[in-house]
Amino acid sequence: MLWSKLFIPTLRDNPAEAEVASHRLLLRAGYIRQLSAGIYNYLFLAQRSMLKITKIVREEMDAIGAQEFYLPALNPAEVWKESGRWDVMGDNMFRLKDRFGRDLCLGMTHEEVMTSIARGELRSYKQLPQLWYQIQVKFRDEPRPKSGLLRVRQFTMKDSYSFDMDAAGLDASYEKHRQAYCRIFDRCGLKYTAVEADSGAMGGSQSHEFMVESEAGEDYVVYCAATGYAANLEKAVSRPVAPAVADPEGDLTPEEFSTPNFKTIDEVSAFTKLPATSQMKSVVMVGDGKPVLALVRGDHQLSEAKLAGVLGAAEVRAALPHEIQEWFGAAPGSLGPIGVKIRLLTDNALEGRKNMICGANKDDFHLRNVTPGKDFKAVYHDLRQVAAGETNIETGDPLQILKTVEIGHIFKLGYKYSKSMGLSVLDESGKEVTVIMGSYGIGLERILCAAVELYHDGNGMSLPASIAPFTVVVTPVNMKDEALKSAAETLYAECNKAGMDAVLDDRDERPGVKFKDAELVGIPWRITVGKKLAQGIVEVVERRTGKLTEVPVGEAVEFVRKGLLG
RNA sequence: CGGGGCGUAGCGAAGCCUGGUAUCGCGCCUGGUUCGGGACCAGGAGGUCGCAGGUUCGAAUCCUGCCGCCCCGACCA
Repeated sequence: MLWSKLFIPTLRDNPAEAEVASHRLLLRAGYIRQLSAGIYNYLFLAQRSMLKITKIVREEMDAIGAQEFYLPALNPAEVWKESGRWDVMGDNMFRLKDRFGRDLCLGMTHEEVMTSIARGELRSYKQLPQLWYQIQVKFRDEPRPKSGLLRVRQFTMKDSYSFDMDAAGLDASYEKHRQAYCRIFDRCGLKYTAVEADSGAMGGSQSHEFMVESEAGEDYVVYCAATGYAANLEKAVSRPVAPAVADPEGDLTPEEFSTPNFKTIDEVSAFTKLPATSQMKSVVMVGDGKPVLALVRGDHQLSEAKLAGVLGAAEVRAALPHEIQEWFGAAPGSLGPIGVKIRLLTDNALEGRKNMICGANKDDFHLRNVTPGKDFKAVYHDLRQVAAGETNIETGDPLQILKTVEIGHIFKLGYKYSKSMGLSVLDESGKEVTVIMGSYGIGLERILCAAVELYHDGNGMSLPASIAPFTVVVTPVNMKDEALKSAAETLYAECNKAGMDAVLDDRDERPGVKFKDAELVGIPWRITVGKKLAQGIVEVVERRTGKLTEVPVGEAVEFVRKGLLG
């Protein structure tokens, strides 16, 4: 293609509203333009990259035997009401009414519609397993769209769904997806980690997220370099650091003491001259409307995701001040486990501890010498969020906490949708069996964003060749010089003939402008046709490294071709 | 939804406090000179100053309301 004919509106200045690198560069390099908050126009370059990403995804899905569908984005309310998610999705779902007043919504995901197809058509175990997928637009009314294309209200997803007879079948479908996802992200040139993810309260048995490390991310991953252990912070486990001071010995009895205006863990620490690890922190939560007191060590933080998992609750929130007053007869800052009537859960890190400090459920008083299991009934669970400085629970190796972007998620759904929507088939013996399902998603724009986040520098982005809008740009430094012009045209034609995705920068611009634009847009290779052409030499420049090689004209295309092969 | 910031030409900004005909850089158009890292000279086009009210002889500037965008938090199947 000829650059002079293309619409590539690059900007000299950084757009004021863009803070994260991918947002800033996609705007500046002329890939995208914003239409509204969380709604973007994909211009020529973005669409070209998206098509390449789509192609890779499609090839790898097809390779595991998945069949491509295309489902409507416009969904009737009925299927969503059947699964219960018409209500669960709340304000995140875009809803509308048709001219007759019937409820419709824009699809956020397609478990319901896929399941409705399956239950209408699948009758026999002989038809299973099935792997169905689509590449389609999704709509989510995000409370706060942000970071360019990273969190938006409309985006493209590859979503697939597996239907199997039993857990072993689901395991196989899941594993196929895990491998396909690795191939997809490898081919897109991303550095990523597959991490254990929270499968939520609704019965899913296993789930992995594919994460790319990035400052622009919103998820935290706990990673152990020594063992390869990796898990979402919501799910991760660790060995806590030992208490800073040993517990007092002996079989002591709880004893009240006055702590006027000392409410926080730190204040009580300062007052008692004992570290936070000697205290028990009481966190009052409400899970699906029911109160619960979660007890964790003073220096630890409650994980709401883990608590929700233990409770089997869909929604967990902090208790309100008046609720706490009613249930405890005291205000936050003086709460404790002794004598409480509501459900009580205790974190594993408190097991075996004794003679600790906690609130007395009486304003401005605390208790010392409180022993879990003796002074109150302790039901132990893992409720604690992993913190920096902790170590691998198995091996004691150091753990890191990384900020990441989620680009894919695979999920063993189990029977949630097949049960609620009545999807079953007959087995060999003629018995009706509920089908077991999995669902698997990739956010396609996030692949592009993650690539920009990973590969950019002060001059712009530096995309992997597999997803860059062009793989090579041929740049004559002066279009008025007939020799340079015709040599460049020849090189460009040869690139095309060699199957490369080439663009000829035939604009009547000074070389600096062309170099800057090519680097901003992130084209992996550039062939510069300049003065040395007289000696039969052109320059080949690799965007990622900036490495410049002088090559005889006749060998330039082959040089780039080899470079593209890596 | 809570907190903060911002809306002036395609992009980036100044002007606003202290009211008096709309300013700068880049980009764009025309002509010329240039041509290896965002050229130079000359001429030019482009703005209901987010919207609506109000105050005033006069509002980008002061007041009120609304809308939009960004960031932090809450939320995130």
